[in-house]
Amino acid sequence: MRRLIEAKVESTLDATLGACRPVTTQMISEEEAHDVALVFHALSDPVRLRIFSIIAAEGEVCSCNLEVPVGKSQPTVSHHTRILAGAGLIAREKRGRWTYWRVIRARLDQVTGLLGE
Amino acid sequence: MRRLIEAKVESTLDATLGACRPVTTQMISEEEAHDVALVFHALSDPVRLRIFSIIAAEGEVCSCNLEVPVGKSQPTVSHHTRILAGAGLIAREKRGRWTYWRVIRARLDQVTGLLGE
DNA sequence: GCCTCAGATTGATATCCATCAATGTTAAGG
DNA sequence: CCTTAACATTGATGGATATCAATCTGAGGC
Repeated sequence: MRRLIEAKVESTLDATLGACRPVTTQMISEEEAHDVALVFHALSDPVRLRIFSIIAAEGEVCSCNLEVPVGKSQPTVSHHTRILAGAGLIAREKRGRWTYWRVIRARLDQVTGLLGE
Repeated sequence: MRRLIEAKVESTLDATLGACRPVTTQMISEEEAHDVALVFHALSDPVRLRIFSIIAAEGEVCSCNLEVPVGKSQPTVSHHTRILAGAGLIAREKRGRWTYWRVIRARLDQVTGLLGE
């Protein structure tokens, strides 16, 4: 996947008199934009950010231990973990009656790699 | 600002029998979560991602050169640049009748610093 | 089999958001 | 001033979303 932030190499040298020069750089494709937007959208909600930060910090957390810290109902927490998982940011593992979550580091690295280095 | 992703140092050693241990790590604050969510929300739309990638790649772009590449109307482009600017990701500079945009690298670095290293 | 509990799903609701037509604003050129 | 051109703002609208009560599902324990 291309870098999202990438300095342009060849600077167009037309004089730029009385008008601004048009864009010449190839931009991110629409499919790529959709995939990346999926990840950012998953992280664009304060509650999901807090859930994600807990999972990342703890290494492994079960859903039952998320409701209290974030102060949301069980269906709401389930809704948010579902979105985070759909974006490929966390992975579910069922053990007995409990559902454990952990972050998928590779997906995170993919996004940070897109933004900068 | 604290790191969003931070491995826990002290692993709680209670036996975890028949139940999952509760969360012990301090999570990201609500105000912090709101600020970070603001940035991610700005990047959570495919159109905004494309606009942002163009600005980042060109170094400097005026609004009039954004409508065609992203295929949206002038008010829509204005709406999106406003949101990106509100998140602190791009900065406006007016020269004559034109509005030029450039990315604010510091804000971007702040986000990447939060995610990984 | 039955009860209990963790969590997923559904339905309803209030809010937010992306989009664009229409209009307002501001700066340059005459 | 008057016109034109570049943006911003407003209003309207269709679609997405965050939230939770209620309900369904599935795994243990008895």
